[in-house]
Amino acid sequence: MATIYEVSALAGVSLSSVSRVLNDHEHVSKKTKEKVVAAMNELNYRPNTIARSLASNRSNSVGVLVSELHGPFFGAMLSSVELELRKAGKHAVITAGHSDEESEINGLDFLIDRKCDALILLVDAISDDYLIKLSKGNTPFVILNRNISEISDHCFYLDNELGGYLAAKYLIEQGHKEIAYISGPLTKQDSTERLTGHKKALAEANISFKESLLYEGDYLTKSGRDGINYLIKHKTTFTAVACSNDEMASGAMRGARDHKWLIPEQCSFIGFDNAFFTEYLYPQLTTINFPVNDMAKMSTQWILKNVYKQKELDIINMFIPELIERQSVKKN
Amino acid sequence: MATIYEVSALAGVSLSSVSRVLNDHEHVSKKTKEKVVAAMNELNYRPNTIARSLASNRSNSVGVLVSELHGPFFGAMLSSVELELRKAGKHAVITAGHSDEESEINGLDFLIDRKCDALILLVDAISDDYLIKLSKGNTPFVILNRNISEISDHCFYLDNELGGYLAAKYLIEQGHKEIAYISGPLTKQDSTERLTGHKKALAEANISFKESLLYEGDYLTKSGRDGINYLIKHKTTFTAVACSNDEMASGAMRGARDHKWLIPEQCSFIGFDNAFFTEYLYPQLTTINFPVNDMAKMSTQWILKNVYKQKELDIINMFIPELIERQSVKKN
DNA sequence: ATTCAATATGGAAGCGCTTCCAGTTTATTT
DNA sequence: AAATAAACTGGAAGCGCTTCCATATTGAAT
Repeated sequence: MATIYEVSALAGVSLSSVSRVLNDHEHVSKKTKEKVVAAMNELNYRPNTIARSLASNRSNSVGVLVSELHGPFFGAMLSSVELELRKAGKHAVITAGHSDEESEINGLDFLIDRKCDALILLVDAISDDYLIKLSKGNTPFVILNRNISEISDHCFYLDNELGGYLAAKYLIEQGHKEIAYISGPLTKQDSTERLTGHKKALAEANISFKESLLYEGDYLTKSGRDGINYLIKHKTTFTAVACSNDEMASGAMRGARDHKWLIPEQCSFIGFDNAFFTEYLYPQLTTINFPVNDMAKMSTQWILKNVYKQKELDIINMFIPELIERQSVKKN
Repeated sequence: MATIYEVSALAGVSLSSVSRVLNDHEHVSKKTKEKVVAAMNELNYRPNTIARSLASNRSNSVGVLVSELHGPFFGAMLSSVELELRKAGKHAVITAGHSDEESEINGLDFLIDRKCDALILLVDAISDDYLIKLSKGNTPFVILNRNISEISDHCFYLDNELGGYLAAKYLIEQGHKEIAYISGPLTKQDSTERLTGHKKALAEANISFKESLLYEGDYLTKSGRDGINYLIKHKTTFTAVACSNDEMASGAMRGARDHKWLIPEQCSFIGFDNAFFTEYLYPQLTTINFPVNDMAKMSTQWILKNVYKQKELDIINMFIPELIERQSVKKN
């Protein structure tokens, strides 16, 4: 593997000059540049990224840390973020945290140690305090799907409360009064916010919120099914169930069907996120849209602006959910 | 940020000694080791991974290149690979190739330039020749879901033909004779192999394969729906449809339902992969299991054995698909 | 022609670590 | 106690690049 040294020898110029053309510096004469480029081609030269990082303390790459690598929401977000970075000519270095504080911090250190120019974090186990402290460090970062007020300009998030509100309001407008709710883990910010929105809509319609109609799931498909079974076992009655994400809604529908319920005739369902598969469920799932791509795009714009000083762009931190009306809710 | 130099000064030993304890070398006295560790703790020392890579030409990380970051199959594989590596104390550096040859090669170079100790490749745009040439280079790698005979010991793949065969055979056993087939892109190895297996089962049962009942999809959900529409538009008749993956099966069911067909009463469906969501479709999808986790585990074992010389393990390159019987196929 | 600034180039130090070699100390054997 | 091997330690070069500083060259302005 040829080095910058061999290139300089072949081109008959100094190391510094080669380095300059490599980095697109100003103040390099056309002639030297041509000589160097020719030499590079002849030697099939490829710069050693590691050496560059060590000497310059930069890497031209952005670290992405996600709590999970799979699942419709994380998958879509990951994919979208990577695509946006790629468009901007930056490489994404992706790693996973598994929603475990130690692993997440470990992943964070890994990316920082690798001298990523910036980080994109989609994590939930690392504490607010830790992130606030991190913001005083040298590696700039943004946080997705989470709002920490002390550093909210680094955060990109959905108006979850509005989303929860919209879902419940729609069910109420369709004539439902007894509405069960399957939430995500109530230790997580987005879960509690969505539930708050739900309650707000009920209150506005003078419907009292019943604890007995609440089941705390974990955002995974299975817990939707568990939720339905729990509600049925406890002999609660309801005509609709709102779920804190689409996967649980899908699980809940499966659970309802195990009990021979007709959907939506006997029970309506509404999800959250508008994951790609919701359109392919039967019946097609009515849900709340989470503008994943917009958020991904905005977060990379923040980085291009603040880290790479590329463009002067307006940054929006909060995104607005919207109702997607399909066929899983019937008029009551 | 403290360096090895400061540690050596504080501990009163040489740079080399510090490096030795850092790398768990033999021949370091207990006393020196203790002094060094104490100094490291006091200074809150964190090794600079970049510098280590430059000096040693290693990185203690494994590069993972996938064509897509999302989707049930890629997501599951990615997640599983990462988990196995993590268990083995290796870090995964993940990047995406977007099924485009230039991007994939670009991603490959990125990982090689970053001195990954080994690579795990789940790509389909890079040519066999390129990979064969790559196998003569310095970075060891394995290839998932693809078999290149010249380097088949680096390859981990499913017996796709058997899978296709199993699916068709099951449909035939259930009394189906007119079976439509929605394939993946026929430029891809797995697609054609699955189709070959399908044809083989038909032939064994003396059922002739009709070109008119074949639709070439692209493995995405939408193309399953398109396939059904195409088949209906061309006035073909069939009582079952076999799909080359679960997403297309899900799309096909949706398409059938758009035409008010009852599933499985009027038409049976079978998928491929046994993606997590198939259990939550309605009706639950009968499909062929792809042992994603086993493959992921085996590929990291190959790396632990061949690159990190950790264990002496048996390596299996070909995996066996199995029928998962659920409710989307009825007796005819 | 002379001056001065702008532009272009080379030299050399240094980024933080690994690793080879040589030298020193300790333990083991006779 | 001497001889030998084994265990341990330090010095120094070097991984491939960037970047600061100093010097050389060019061109424009007087």
